[in-house]
Amino acid sequence: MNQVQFEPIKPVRAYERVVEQVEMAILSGKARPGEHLPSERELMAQFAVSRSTVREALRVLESHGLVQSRPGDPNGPIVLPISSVPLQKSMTRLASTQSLTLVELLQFRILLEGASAFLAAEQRTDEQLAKMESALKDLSGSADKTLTEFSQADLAFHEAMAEASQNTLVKICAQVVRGVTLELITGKVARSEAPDDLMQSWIERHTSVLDAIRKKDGLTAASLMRRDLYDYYAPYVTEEEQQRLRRLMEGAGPALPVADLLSQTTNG
Amino acid sequence: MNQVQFEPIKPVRAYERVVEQVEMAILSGKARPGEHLPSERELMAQFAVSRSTVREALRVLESHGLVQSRPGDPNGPIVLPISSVPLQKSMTRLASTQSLTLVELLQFRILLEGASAFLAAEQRTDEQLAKMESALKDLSGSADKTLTEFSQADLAFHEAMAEASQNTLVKICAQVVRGVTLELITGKVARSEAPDDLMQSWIERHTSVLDAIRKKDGLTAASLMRRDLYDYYAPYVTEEEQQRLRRLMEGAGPALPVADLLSQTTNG
DNA sequence: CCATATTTGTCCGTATGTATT
DNA sequence: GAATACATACGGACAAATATG
Repeated sequence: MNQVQFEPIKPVRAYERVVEQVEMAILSGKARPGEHLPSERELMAQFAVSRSTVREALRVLESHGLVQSRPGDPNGPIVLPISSVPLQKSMTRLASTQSLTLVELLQFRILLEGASAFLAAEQRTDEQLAKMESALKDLSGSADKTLTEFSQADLAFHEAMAEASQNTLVKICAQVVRGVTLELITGKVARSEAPDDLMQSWIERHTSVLDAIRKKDGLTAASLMRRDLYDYYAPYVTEEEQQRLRRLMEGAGPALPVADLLSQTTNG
Repeated sequence: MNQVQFEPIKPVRAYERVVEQVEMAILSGKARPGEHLPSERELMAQFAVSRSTVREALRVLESHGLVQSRPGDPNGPIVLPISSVPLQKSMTRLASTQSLTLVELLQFRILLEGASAFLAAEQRTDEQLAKMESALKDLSGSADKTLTEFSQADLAFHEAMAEASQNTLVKICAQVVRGVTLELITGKVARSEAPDDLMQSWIERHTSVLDAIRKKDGLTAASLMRRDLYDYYAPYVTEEEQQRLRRLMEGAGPALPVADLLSQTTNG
């Protein structure tokens, strides 16, 4: 019954094996960031392959953010510091195709930013707190400016918070999801309706979130952040979808009353 | 003070523009999965570039999991269904260079799978419940088999749960993080110590999670799932890191007592 | 500052094994 | 089985870019 299972042979191309070896060398630390790989001609000698093969391998490694080569550089391709950019790009690709519902996206964002606020409150350093306060100050200062400028300042605040969460994955994913949310929302709605009140209340809400973070009260910070996001984005989805969002908020942490704010957002 | 900022010019190479256009076509849905791209010769005519350039572009697209080309295929490179594999590889690369700590990964996984359990309990259909029950049955059946087989069956259960959560992002990210944790753990530890008891308790715990999902009790399902993950993985991190994990569990939802289980895991 | 050598980016041609008709 | 079109891999070539003396 338990017969040996064989796997279908798929040809391993030459450039792939070059990629493997170089990637191994980089990830294992044998080739450190800042150092240089041998030139293409030298690589083609070492691997005993043609230059085209070496080049294909280098292009793949470059697209993975591992190396970078400049024309005419006698030093050869430089090894880059490990970055999260390729991860972001992968996720953006997924998000742009996977016919992601706005609700799914908002659910995910509420989840992430709630966790981000919680972790930031619990684990922040004083320096990180200072950065968040500075970002919030900038946000207040740009209340009378363009909506795009305001959005930019808002992003900075959220990023400072994510930074303080001290969790790379939460930080990266939240950043990506913020970007995608912004794209989807600005794509769907012109969003020029009387933003002054909204901006002001947005600032006040973020201020209270920051207060909770200052007091290292993670539960409150998370709840406030989740509620802010919900209130802000709820008008963009149907009432049934709003219910889905509220469910997650309850499940993601202790619920705060949202009914009082609901009335002002649902008739938008 | 606010001076115009310019960005440094970086030369855009020919193959990059080919990648851009093809990627655009795929992500926008103009080229659907299963369909074929023009052959290399035709591409080099359409883009008015050389063969090498086309090939470099195709290798990059292939490494991103977007297309696949076989030698001798007259149909040309095939457009692949969008997959989360490249995302997983990016994350694995990050994790393999210590820029992702195991704690961050576990925090993130506890967050995601907690939300997954909650959403599955709240929004599941009967059909999805059936699949989860089937997966749990398989898990019980493979308790006496290899650890890898057991792990495989466990993955199936988690995936069925994520599927029922009806949130694509949660599903994909959870899947990726599961894969990465598995790699990291199996890479670090031989993990052959008396697994029988652990497997049995693991099955019992998952059974109670599924019970909560059956009753549509999201809060309980989430708490149980988070606790199970914590108890299972806590031995792999230091006590200080365990504290970080516990913090998130409290912040991610109503806490259940974990002290009774802690004693058995910390002395492992 | 200039000249030279080296390297990369890109192109072209060719031989070989493969998949489809 | 044969013919055709294809991808893989190789090698050579030239212009632009870079670093060094």
